Amino acid sequence: MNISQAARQSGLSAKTIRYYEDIELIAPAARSDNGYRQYDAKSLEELRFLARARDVGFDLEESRQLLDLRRDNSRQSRHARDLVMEKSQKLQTRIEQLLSMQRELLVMASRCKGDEGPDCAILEDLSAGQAGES
Amino acid sequence: MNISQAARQSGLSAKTIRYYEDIELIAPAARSDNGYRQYDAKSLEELRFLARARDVGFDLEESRQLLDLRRDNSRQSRHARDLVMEKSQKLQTRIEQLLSMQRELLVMASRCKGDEGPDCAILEDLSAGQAGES
DNA sequence: CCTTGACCTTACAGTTAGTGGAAGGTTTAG
DNA sequence: CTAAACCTTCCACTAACTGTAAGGTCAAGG
Repeated sequence: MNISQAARQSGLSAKTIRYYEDIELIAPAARSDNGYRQYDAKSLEELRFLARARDVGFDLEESRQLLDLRRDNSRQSRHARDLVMEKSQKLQTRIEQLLSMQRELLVMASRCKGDEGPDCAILEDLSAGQAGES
Repeated sequence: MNISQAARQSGLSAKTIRYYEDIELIAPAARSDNGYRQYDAKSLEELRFLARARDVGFDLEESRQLLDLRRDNSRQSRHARDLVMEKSQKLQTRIEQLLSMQRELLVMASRCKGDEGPDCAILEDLSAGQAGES
């Protein structure tokens, strides 16, 4: 299977697959006589795994750890669970940050008339506001 | 006022202030005889404004637009309001994405025993999962 | 045989919003 | 005289790719 096939079947782009090979996240693909990269069922599985890990929020370093775990037959499922719970915590923190920003935006917007005139509570709030420690 | 003073009073780092000047987000600072950048109350206000805009989630391009509005005496407050509401929408979308990821993580974690053995529902879920369209 | 289009290859630049560090000039205190 | 604490510019690095250029390969159609 050529790279564009592998891309379609994994949900990654061909560019991304080459990039993952470049940074040694996956092993160098086999090559056919013309130099084209070849993918089999096994490598495709890893590509799908990575696509899915990225999808649920893991960054590349974390995805690498997860993939290492998947490859390791003497793994302990506890390690995978730890990675997932830690990520969930990070997401939680980030979500709370975003919610707090959004609340501030909505408060500002509610105080702004939003008409043709120059008086604007938003601009005032942004000027006056104490540096946030959010 | 020198740059580190301006940094302390605005909540930005000195590095960041120089960077903002570099990308022409703010006007080049006045210089004293020795070549040091000088900041007055007016420029400090703009720095604080930028710090606060970034704080509530605007990226640099959006912050630039907001700053332009603040500088424009014939502005219409409607424009500021539009920017804020649009940003709030974007945050909403992002928050929902993160929540959806987190839900998936928690489902996976709940299905994983998390013990010393290699059997792991998380690894299986990541392998099997259909490419998410979240 | 030739061309066209769809593949594939590598390599380099650009994106965001800065941060880190090097190499060197200035100012102030002791 | 020297050390600390400023300041300057410039270059490299981060994450996770994407875009583009220049060129090689392959299958179909005229």
